[in-house]
Amino acid sequence: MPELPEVETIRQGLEPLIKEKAIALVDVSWPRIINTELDLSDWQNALVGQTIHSLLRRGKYLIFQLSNCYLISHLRMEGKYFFYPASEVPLVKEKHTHVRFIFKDHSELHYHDVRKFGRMELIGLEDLTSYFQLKKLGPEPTTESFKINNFAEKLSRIKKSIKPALLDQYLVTGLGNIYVDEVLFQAKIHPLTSSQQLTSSQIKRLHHAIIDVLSRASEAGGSSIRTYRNAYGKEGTFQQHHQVYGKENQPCPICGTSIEKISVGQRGTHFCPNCQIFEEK
DNA sequence: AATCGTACCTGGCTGC
DNA sequence: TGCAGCCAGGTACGAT
Repeated sequence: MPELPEVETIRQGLEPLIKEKAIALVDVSWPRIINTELDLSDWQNALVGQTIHSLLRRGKYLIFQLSNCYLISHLRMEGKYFFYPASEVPLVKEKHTHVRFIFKDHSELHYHDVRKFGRMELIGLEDLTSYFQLKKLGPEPTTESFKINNFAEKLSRIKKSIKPALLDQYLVTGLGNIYVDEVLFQAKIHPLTSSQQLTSSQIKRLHHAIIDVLSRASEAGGSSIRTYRNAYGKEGTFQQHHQVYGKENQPCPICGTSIEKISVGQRGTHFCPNCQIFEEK
């Protein structure tokens, strides 16, 4: 479900709720969520007694920094975390809660995932950098990490069109189906433009739009469409600023042309056929 | 080696 | 109303 702005909003909301909590018990009711070579019971027991020291993020991955290891959690399409103080723990577990972390103070953190696509795994404290290298995760979408020269060089070697290229997390991390459409609209680039054919002016606009859209969306607490809510059950507000995503057959906010929805690599893709054009290189 | 299609799941909505 | 078919903030993996 979430892209970088939603994951960052979850991180910020959740960290103060679970910081320095000691894990007393872990219960997994859908084993496929857990990536491990161990028996499930050994995996659960490995967490018992550890304390959560911080909650970090890299791309769309949440990283629980524990006493002896990291717990890496990816929410994929529908994953959510719900924190319950000791007095508010539900008597009956919700249908789609698949992992429960029970703390020594009797508060609980529940992982909820309707589609069961999310995954979590444990890695050693020394292995964080190599873990993300192995995943071929690109830079964070910030001016400090995301360099236009490196971006342009990688683009010149990619044969697919720009939308699927940006959905890969290799060029830059954090974009998903909503924000790719919003970014391409802001940069005035057609989603089917060949990555190799982008002009230097388009690359410059694209680079700027990626940083701009993702940072503004993070500030707004992410986008709430369908089911996303932050750690307190509140909605983000960035959906109010969507220009094209979910706006098919509505007028383009710039030129009034009807927004089109097409399929690109099996993903719904929204764009303005007048503003987002192919440029000659 | 890169790129594409498909698998993983459930539920909500649309249209017959 | 019932139900088939399509769609949904993502990634991994096997086949070309």
